[in-house]
Amino acid sequence: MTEQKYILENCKSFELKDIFDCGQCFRWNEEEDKSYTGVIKNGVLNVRKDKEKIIFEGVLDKNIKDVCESYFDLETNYEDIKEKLSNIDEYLKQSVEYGKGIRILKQDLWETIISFIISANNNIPRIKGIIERISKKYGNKIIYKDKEYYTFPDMHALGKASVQNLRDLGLGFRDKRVYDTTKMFLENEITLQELEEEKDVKLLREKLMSLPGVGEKVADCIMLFALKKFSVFPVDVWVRRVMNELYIKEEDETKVSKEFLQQLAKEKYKDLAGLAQQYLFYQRRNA
DNA sequence: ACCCAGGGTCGTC
DNA sequence: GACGACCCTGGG
Repeated sequence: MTEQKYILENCKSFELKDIFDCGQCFRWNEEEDKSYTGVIKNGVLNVRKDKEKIIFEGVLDKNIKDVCESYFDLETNYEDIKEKLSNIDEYLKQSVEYGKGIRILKQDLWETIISFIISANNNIPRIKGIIERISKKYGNKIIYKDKEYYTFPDMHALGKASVQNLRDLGLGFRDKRVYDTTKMFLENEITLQELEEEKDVKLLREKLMSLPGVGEKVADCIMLFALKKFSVFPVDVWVRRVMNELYIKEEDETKVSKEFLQQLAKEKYKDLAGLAQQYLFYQRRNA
């Protein structure tokens, strides 16, 4: 664990607030100086902007430049993506403008699976609290600038938690789902590697949905936020709301089926549906 | 005080 | 394929 620094210049489409506050991640918090600090993998990272420079600092067990390039999806040209999406229609153009600094993070697969199982019928402040308590109890402590941080526990560490332990941390009815999913990985009924390597989105989705607590929506979020599958279109209450308001105008939005929304998204947004979803979600939820 | 909704999933009919 | 139950908490 060494303290490292990496400075990125001339990076377009990179706004801290947009990236960390658009609902894709749960472990980043804003500091008083407007920078953000988060725990990723086995380290702590702080990110700040100084004019056009983006400054990454932290303690990591791997090279900070490599970590950032992967985690912040720096190889992807978001200017191109935003251009394409903006040309689809005026609504999306506005959403893209609102969330112009968004990047889809490539987050740790294990942590993303558990985090989104916890997200089911839950709200973001509570989700963050639960993940924080899980990390504090079962993760490893890291000190960075005199503050304590806790890594998200790997499956072996989390496997030490009983259903009751999880209930005590406030997971509610999601306790058994997290417990059973962890058990499936520990017993090698499914492996992270086979999920990472599965190229076929449909098959990947099926494999993810074999996990307790992973339905369609959670599977899509995992694929989008950990496996860079930009074509999937997670349908939650917010996306259903905004899609209905923009294109369908049904009186009762809950009557609009998920299949219909996904078909519509596929027609309109094609292989960039996941990104479109994120811009729409972010604007509708915040504005 | 009371009610409602929240990045849904699951079991049952 | 539709429908209700489900832990818990912040905000109206």
